Amino acid sequence: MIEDSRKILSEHSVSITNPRILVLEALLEFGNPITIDELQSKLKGAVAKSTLYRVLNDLKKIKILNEFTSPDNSTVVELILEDHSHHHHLFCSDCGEVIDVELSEEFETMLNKEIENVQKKFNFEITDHRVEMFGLCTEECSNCK
Amino acid sequence: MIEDSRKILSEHSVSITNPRILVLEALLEFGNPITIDELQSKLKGAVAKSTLYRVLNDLKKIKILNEFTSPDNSTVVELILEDHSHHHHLFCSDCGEVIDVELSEEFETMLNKEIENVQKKFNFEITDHRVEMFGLCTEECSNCK
DNA sequence: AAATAAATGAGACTTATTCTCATTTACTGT
DNA sequence: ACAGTAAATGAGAATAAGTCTCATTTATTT
Repeated sequence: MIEDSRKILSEHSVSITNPRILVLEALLEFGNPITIDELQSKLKGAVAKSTLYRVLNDLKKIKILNEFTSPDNSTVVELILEDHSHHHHLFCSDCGEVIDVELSEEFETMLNKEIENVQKKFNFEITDHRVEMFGLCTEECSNCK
Repeated sequence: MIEDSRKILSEHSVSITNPRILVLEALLEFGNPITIDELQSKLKGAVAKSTLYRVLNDLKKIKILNEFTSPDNSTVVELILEDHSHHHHLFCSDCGEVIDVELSEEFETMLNKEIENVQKKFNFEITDHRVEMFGLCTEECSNCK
């Protein structure tokens, strides 16, 4: 995992430092979208708060980190790995879990057509989009038991 | 507009107070999603900051206000009126404008099917969803000129 | 291994949102 | 219309997420 982290950093010509490795490792290990709070507690104080935010900004700058706000207003962060294809998010309003969801090809194709239309209609250049779903996890969610 | 505001409040059995009327009027008049900053400046100090937030929370509680976070992390708020049908949002990353967008029936039908599948797959009860698009407005946006 | 630029830690600072509490306002029954 | 009561408000203090400062440490280049 350390080697993965080093590799990621050097591939993006970002200097390899301890805090960056620790943050990347934590993100890689968790493997799912994670709130900054959770990330902080996984790091157990090993990285200063200011540094954590700086590292996250660095990762955003090199486009390997996605950041969004969950319905309960906490900031959620997620690594974008090469093998991690286009996907969307499902939020549990109860436990706060965020799950990656892939939707069907046909759906994505249709969504792209819709986006085309919106671009024309509003004279916009649309660069990105996001589908979010909210609800309650039932039996299977480990957090809500 | 005052009468609309009073009506909205009484229909939801919420007591009719000046700050609530002022906030509703501002939202009705603007007619589009608006940041809290903009809303505050429209109110020109007529409503105390703490009261503004309380009123917004009241409106959320009675489900006539939608709140979300724009890509530049400002909080955006929008009235949900009866005649205001299901729609999504288009954000300009340059000027911060938020535009309501309706997508085609076929798309929504297909999205609902996808949601059905996600519900089954993850054993979730999905209660809501949202499609967000990000980009840059070109000629037509009044804010970006 | 030295020189230099970049990154870090610690804590101050900023700013959005919530909270507290004394005062005011809206609603109820008479 | 009026008094009584509960709810809402204003003003500013408190909280908390995120940024900034600056002196020190670390990574990288030579």
